[in-house]
Amino acid sequence: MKRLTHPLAPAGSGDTDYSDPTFSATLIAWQQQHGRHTLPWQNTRNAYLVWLSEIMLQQTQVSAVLGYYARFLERFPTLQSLAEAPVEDVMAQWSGLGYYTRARNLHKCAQQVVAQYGGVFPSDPVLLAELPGIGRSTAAAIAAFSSGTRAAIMDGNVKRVFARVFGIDTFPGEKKTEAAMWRRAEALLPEAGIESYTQGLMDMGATLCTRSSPDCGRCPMQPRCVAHATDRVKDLPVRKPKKASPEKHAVMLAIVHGGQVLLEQRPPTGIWGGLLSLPELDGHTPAEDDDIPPVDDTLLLAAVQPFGVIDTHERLLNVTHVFTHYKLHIAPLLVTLRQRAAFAGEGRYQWLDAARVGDAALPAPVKKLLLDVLGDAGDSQGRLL
DNA sequence: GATACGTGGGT
DNA sequence: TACCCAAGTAT
Repeated sequence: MKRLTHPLAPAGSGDTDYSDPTFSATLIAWQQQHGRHTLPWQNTRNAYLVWLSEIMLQQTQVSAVLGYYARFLERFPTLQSLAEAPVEDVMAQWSGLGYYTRARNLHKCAQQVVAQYGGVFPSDPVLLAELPGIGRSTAAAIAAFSSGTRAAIMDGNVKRVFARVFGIDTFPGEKKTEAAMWRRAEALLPEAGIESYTQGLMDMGATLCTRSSPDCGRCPMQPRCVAHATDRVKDLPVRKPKKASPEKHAVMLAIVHGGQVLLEQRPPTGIWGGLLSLPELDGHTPAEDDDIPPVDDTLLLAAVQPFGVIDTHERLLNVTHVFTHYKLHIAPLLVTLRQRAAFAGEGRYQWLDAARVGDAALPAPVKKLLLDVLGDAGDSQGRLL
């Protein structure tokens, strides 16, 4: 029987010796020859640039980040400029990227680094992980790339690569499995070359060991890959157990007047937290199916009354937005006012110029909806402008 | 441990 | 089409 624990490993804890210097050596050599070296956030040890990229890349693919990263740095070139900016500006730059808590935490984190560390990110991953929006894995990535600190990351790439190379056939989201993966990740860290190693894990996962149709023929780990040897590449990592996702409905009011549209700031927590959006008509219970019934005139009148006197109102085509965890059916209602109520734009409501919709801190489907409606109306008939 | 949190792309 | 999921973190 093969010995599973190292003779010198601490007894009683069930520790398994996962160390294997050939793993990191293989990976580093591959990364240096075949990995990515020209991404916008590479070839720098500027912690601000590294940190920003790591936050944007959380649960987000490189291709989706590239444009945002460039625009964000144009607007906030330094940590100080970000820390001093109004959070609204940060949200506007983030609009469309998703997971908006990241943007709020990004702003908070910038201010905290300025206040606590004089504007210099710590190099210790433990300290980094105490900052808002930075967890254990992101802390390790920032530390590795910005200061060469030896620390282990654990992202989707690592989980996929590990699951296949080591034939881990339990769900990585499971506590026990994930803990074992962390132990493995720590044990496999190289003595030197942490940057190439860390980047190599990400590059392998993103360019070779992809979810579907991985390129095993070019993989440096193929000779040691358990999944490949046992023909289970397609089955690993074990899929997340799926559960039914609910469907929700919302009637959104696009109230327009004088070339402007009325927006409401959403609460800081919950879906689209802190973003601007269209006011919603509540008390409007949808039917069992996806149908959203005709809007009750009394309800509409009461909702719009604080903002002015209705000229026309018109139901627009429904929009369905699919989230990871539920489906949202949006019934947009275009309301034009013939007279706007005296309204200073205080509180959570504000009027926004139609021309500025594209740059506002709006959820992606709401921005698209508004651009479609205002654009069409403005261009062809000008009735909203 | 389970759940909430976006969006876009792949199959 | 419907489903999966990608450089995770916070609660």
